[in-house]
Amino acid sequence: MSGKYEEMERKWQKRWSDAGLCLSDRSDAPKFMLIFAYPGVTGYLHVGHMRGYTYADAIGRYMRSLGMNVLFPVGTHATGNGAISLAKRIAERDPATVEYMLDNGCPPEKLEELGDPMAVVEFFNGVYRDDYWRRFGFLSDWRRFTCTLYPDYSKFMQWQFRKLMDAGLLIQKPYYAPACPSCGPVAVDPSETDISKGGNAETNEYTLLKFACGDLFLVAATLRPETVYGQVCFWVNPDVEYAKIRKGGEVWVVSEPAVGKLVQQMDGIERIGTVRGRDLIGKMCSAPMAGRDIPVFPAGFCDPDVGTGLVTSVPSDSPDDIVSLMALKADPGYAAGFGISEEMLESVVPISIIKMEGYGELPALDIVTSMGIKEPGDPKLEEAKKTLYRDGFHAGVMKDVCGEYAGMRVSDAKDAMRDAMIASGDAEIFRDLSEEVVCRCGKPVHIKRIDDQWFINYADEALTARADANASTMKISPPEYANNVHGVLSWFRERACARLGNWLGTRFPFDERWIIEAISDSTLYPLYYTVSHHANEGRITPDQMTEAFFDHVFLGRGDRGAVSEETGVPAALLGEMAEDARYWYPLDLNIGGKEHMTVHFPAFMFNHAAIVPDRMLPRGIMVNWYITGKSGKISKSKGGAQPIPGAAGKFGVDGMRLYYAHIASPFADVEWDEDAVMSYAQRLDRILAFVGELAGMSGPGKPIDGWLLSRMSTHNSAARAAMEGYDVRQLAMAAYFDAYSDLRWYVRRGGRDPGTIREAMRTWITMMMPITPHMAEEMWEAAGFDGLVSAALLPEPSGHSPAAEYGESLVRDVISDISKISRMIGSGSGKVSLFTYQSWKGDVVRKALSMMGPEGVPIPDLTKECMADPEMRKMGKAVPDYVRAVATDLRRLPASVVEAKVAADEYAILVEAAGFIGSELGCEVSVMPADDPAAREASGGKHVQAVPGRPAIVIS
RNA sequence: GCCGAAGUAGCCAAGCCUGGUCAAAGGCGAGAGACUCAAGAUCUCUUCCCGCAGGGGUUCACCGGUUCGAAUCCGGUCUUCGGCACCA
Repeated sequence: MSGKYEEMERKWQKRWSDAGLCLSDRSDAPKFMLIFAYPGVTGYLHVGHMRGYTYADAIGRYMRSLGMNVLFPVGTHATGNGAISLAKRIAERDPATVEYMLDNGCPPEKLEELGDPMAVVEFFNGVYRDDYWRRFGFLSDWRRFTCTLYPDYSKFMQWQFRKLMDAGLLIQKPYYAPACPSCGPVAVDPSETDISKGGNAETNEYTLLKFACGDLFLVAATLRPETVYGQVCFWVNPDVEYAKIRKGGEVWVVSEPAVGKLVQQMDGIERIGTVRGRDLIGKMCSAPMAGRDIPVFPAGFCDPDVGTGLVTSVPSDSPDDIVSLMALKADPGYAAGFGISEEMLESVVPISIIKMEGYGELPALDIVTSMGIKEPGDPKLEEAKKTLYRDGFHAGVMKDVCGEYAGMRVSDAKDAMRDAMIASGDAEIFRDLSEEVVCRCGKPVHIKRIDDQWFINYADEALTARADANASTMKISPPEYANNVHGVLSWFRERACARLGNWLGTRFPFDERWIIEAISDSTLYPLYYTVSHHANEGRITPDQMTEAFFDHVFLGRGDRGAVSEETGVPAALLGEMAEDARYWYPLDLNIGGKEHMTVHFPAFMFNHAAIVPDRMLPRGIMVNWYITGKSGKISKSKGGAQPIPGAAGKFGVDGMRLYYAHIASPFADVEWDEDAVMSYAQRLDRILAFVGELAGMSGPGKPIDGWLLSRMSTHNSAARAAMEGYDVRQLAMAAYFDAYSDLRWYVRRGGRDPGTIREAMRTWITMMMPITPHMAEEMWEAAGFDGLVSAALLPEPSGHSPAAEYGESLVRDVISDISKISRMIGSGSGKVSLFTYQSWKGDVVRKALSMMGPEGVPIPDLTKECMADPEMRKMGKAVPDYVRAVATDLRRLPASVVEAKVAADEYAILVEAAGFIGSELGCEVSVMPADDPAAREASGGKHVQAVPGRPAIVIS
């Protein structure tokens, strides 16, 4: 099975290449430039990724068939530490990694070379380019391939950042980032590119509350600073040894793990000793803002790894606290062991502080009661906390006991109270990850303060306005995203754009310690593709790519001679490149997966808006959703569910391309389904065989020829209209389903005219070329056309004939009605007699059409008008009855549809088709005009049932 | 929580913006027939329910509204999914 298609595919790919279809150069023709957002090379891709890439190639090919000069460059993104860690794991012969590489088709001997990060990048560049994109028959200009780690690309990137600096969009300020102690800042996200554990962790912003206790401060971390008025006691884990640290002039008590986190975020912290948790219990401490002294109680749930390992207790609104307090009170003996008297224990009672809809005085008590939570450590506490917080945050209101915050909504009070406590020195901010995060290198990741972090200021108002205006003029699909993108642009704020640490990427031009971050270095790059081949082919070197060079080539600045002088690039070549950029830009279409909607696409728009002039602003964005696995996303990191070359061998590239194009709207996730892919592949085989049959046919011309040409013209127009909005699926529908089934009908109907067939096939095969180019070439050849269909133009729609299409639909309706009747009456398929409508009915319809106003047909007027005709008057009350029917029809159907019914010569159509209808149904068919007196006789009176578009049928 | 998207016949999936030709495309699956030594290949027909003359009935998450007319417009309810920022 494997390899069934491969040889054929390679043959055509070579022919395309030989014909120069992969060389996109400036010409006089209108241009179309498109890209897909290049992928990161952090491993093998899976079959799902080919979906969006296939849309791109199909759209590019379609634009070629309209005569456009198309540029469709590809590249890869390798910034980051993905390649570093993969190379490291390969070098260490990590078993899972080796298995992953081999399973995906990496030759075992190749592993030897992949201990070096750049070797890994180059290896995958080859895989992506050759095993994925070339293998799929993409007509890309391979000379222009680029990668974010190439030296010339870096020069471009540094130029981009200089332009951002010139525009005043680079700023520095402190930033809190997840960071590894040895690798520097890392990305914490579910794809776990940088980390080996904890991709779902979130950064929580805790408020550190300081409780004076003798000469110490017990420091609790809370996510709910608005509850301080409800503090009634303080929790310390008796079995934990806490650290004492000096902070400014104070001595703080926090857990040991918290010290390590705090030093990354605060200056001047010095660890000076320890204190046992149990030694603190039973003391009193002073609760901030609440202004009361509260006792320190023991609690096992205080986890030294969470926050500071010390917890303030608000039993009114914290399920944990209420449960622990009740447990403590239920066991006075335990408390006594810590020197806590029963009086002290009983003096601690919850204070109601927040009024919440659906809850009583003590919301926490209500929820633990209703959820049946009885003891500390119950796993349901997590959910209880979430529910309570959600219900209270928006709807809750602070009660009178909360001083100046009484009456405030919880959501407002939270920030106000936190800020007030920070201002008074009672509190500080502390950020911590919600779960354990481990770097790829094995070290724990924590939040680190970076004082001089560089940002791109996407919050800049002028920039946002410019990007927003551009977005309004762009062709963006789906339309939901076109609406949404404005919100995304205004929601975008400053974005960290460079990082420190062991990373592959471009050096930040204003400070070599920094490396430009992975999203920021891939926003303006389509512009670079317009000249990248000059660098790839050695006509210019990275050294020559100075600021003046790019300013001149891309922005038309500076004197050409002077730039040539400075860079050593010949003036003629500079001119070439400037022309290239001017010709190809703006980018017409950028296609990317839905994950780009809130990250890459807005950054792409912003950076263009910041740097290039209006005439170079991008024109289109298309978002595609995913192909998923049976259980969620097909995972790249979990090892390819289905290596792409293997799938291509099994189904054929075109079977897969058709699957992507047609299985569903691009704007919906689809589950990968091998049976469906196989069935598309078989459909292509079938179509190819059918093309062979068609090519060998000959026979006389018939009325059905006109019908076929009209249908093809209709499909051609429909496909063109759909592709205006890049709707590849509609194109597939028109070509592989609608046109195919019409051609089958044509043959079934006895059509054999070689001229008609050839004309139809020229359009048909060209319509298939964008989606299934290899098979289309096979068909093109089988049909006897010269040259390559990949280079052919889609014929203009012509030969559209509504009358021909109507006539054939009448025949099909009649066949359908006859077969339905015969099925109903069971057996009797003998003779079928058809009676066309009485001519006066046609007159009624024509009169109705002429009298139709905006309110429809005036029934009384029309009736009067008809009854004035002496011939019609003879028909009696059949006339007003029919007038009503016509009026109803005209309200439901467009006038043109009704008009077609009376314009057609039904009798002639049915007489011509009688033989065919008879052979289809296995019966004898006769046709009679209802006006014929003999027909009246023969129909037994049934002829009166006939109306335009629906002859009377009598089966005998 | 915030923002966004979606719920259509056995399954997948069009249609919804621009209300009527919608019992609702197409594919898959299933059934019948044809062709064949045969077939998982191909072709034809059927596939919500009822009906011995082309018909009728009840449907497009649920409830209500607008309209001569709603899968399509409006309001509400329930459910599912995605994004929420140094992952392209």
